[in-house]
This record gives sequence, C-alpha cells and structure tokens, in this order.
Amino acid sequence: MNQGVEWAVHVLLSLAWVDDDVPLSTAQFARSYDLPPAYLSKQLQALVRAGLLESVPGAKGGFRLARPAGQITLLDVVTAIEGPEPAFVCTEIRQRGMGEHSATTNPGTMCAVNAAMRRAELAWRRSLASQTITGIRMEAEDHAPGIADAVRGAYGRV
Amino acid sequence: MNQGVEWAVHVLLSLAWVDDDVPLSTAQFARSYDLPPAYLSKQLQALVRAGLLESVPGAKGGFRLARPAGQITLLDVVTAIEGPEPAFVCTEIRQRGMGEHSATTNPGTMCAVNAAMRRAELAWRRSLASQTITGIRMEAEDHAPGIADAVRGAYGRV
DNA sequence: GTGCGAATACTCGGATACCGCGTGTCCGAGTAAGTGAGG
DNA sequence: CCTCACTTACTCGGACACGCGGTATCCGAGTATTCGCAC
Repeated sequence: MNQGVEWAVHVLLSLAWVDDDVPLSTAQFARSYDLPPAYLSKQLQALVRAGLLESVPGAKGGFRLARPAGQITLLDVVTAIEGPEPAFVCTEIRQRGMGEHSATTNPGTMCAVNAAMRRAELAWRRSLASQTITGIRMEAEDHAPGIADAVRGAYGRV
Repeated sequence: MNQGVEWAVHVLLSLAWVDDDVPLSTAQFARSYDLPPAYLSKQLQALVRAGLLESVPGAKGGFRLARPAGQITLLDVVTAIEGPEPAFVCTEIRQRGMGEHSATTNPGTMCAVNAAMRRAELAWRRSLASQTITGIRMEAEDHAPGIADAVRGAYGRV
C-alpha cells in the first residue's frame, strides 16, 4: 500500500483539529511529521484533485478541508491516493489457451475467482467507507486526551 | 496485488477438479492457461513452502493438493503468495518531529490511523478466510455446468 | 519370461537479469501580502 | 491619513531522476521411468 495514505490521513486529522479558515501549508505539515516536503506536496495535490482538500495559493496559502471531516471517509482518502482501480485485477486466464470451458460457460457471469476476490475487497472498502476522519479523531482523543490542544499549538493556533 | 494470486487459485481449482493421486506438472498448467512456465513455477514453489501443495519430483512428477480443497482458504493463498505482512504499514509519523502528542498519549495504545486501517484489512482477511477453494469450485460449476468434465479432459483425465 | 542395471528424459528448485511503478526531488507560474510613495 | 501600484516572498503545481520489488528467465540437482541385456 502506498505510504502517502498514512500521510494524507494525518494531514486531514491535523486540519480537522485546527478548525480554522486560515490554511496550513505543505511546509508546516512536513516539519511537523518530518516528511520530505516535495513528495508530501505531491500527495496533497492528489487530495485536491479528488476534492478532499482545497488549495489556497499565494503567500500564507496552503490547504483547507473541502468538506467537513465527518464527511470524509478513509475510502475517499485511499481512493484519492491509490486510484480507483481494484487491487486484484482479473486477467481472465480461465479462457486462455484451452478455451473449452467458455463453450459451456453461462454468458454474462463473472469468473468465480474474480467474484470471490471482489467480495473480499468489497468488505475492505465497506469498512473503509464506514470510518470517517472525525471518527478517527475521536478515537485518537480517547487515547491521548490532550492531543487536540497539542496539535493546535503545534500549528501556532493558540 | 501480485498477479500470481490469480494463477495460484486457478491451479488449485484445477487440482481440485482433477481429483487424482497422479500429480499435474507446471508445464501442463502453463499450457492450459497460456502462462510463462518458469514464473508460474516460482509461484507454485511459494504454495509448496506455505504447505498448500506438495511437490512430486522426477519424471511424471508435478504438484498435488497438500490437503482437501475445502480446507484451503483464499487467505491461505494470498498469504502464501503475497507474504504475511499487512498491506498498510504504520510508520508512526504521529510521534516524529513534534513529539508533543506522545507526552499525553496513553501508553500501549496504537495509532488511531493504524487501528482504523487494520480494522479494514481485518474485514478483508475475514472475507478471504471464509471462502475456500471448494466454495469457488461450486460457484464456478454453477456458472458453467460442464466445467468439471472439461477441466478433467483438458488434463487427460478421461 | 524375468530381474537387474544403466541411460534417459522429465521434473522441481534456486540463482540470475529486466522493467515498471512508487519514491524522491527540483524549478517555474501565480498570487496574496507587505511596502513605499503620492495625493 | 488614505489609496494605489510595485516589489517581494511565499505558495502550489507539474515536469524530471532514482531505486526497489514484482516480473520473467535460465540452468543445475534429483528422481521415476524406460530400455536393454544377462540369466
């Protein structure tokens, strides 16, 4: 799995905690988490293209949440970074070479292997879609009560 | 996702259909599905290492199922090919650079982001573990009634 | 005809190259803020 | 004091290299078969 997913979620969490109209810049995130700024910027651009963030150009610019954190799911993030293609791609080897099966195969039916893998991936996507940034935020606050103020302080929002 | 997973499942399915003590060789599988024989061999070796297949050396050798197809799950196959490591790896960026959070973080608790991703991946693994080769076999036979005899015929088992 | 032994051909298995994609970096276009002068 | 235009500095955004893991391949070790020969 692409490492940018983890970065993206943490960035979105920070933006959720620093609930403000004034945006946060790539440089600030990179400094906070000790990440390569340029590469992080690339990932954030993907979030903008996916409509999760909106970018503010110019001095004192940066990124803002494009919609409330409660309406951003993990599936949105993963899809934005990894792309919409499923992890398992069926190459239909069942009807290569010896194509005898295909003769009796009921048309319109999917390869059973592909169907099984898609069921599993659907379960994964369902779980991702059921978890929002806000949910993770609450869980983190439960684990570390002072984290909200700590993050706001780390970004200069006293 | 590694392409070998699809190949492995189809090979296991073929072995389940051709229910016989005499093994099937890499060359036969490669011919049936039009796959590169050497690379396919590499994947089958992984299945042997994982204990899903047992190899028979020598002339007329090949591979046999190491245990009944009903006791081989998709999770077994994926783990054998992809390895046991989870797809999402948490690099703990939450406490790099500004480590202020960690001061208040309740010790022994996992990063909330990691926890969320692990929940999703657990759902995926649960679905994979609930589906056996036999289950896929039955579904395929439902889609294509004559497939069992077709496969047996393709491998010379008349 | 039968038993034995060597040659054989076929198999798996690990060691070895190739290549695409994720990883990492850089520089330019664009814009808001800041600054100074002029009215 | 207010307005305005210019300079400035900082931001995002896309275009450009690097390295590793999946992809693909080849050749050697080992064994069951098979053929031939002796009995």
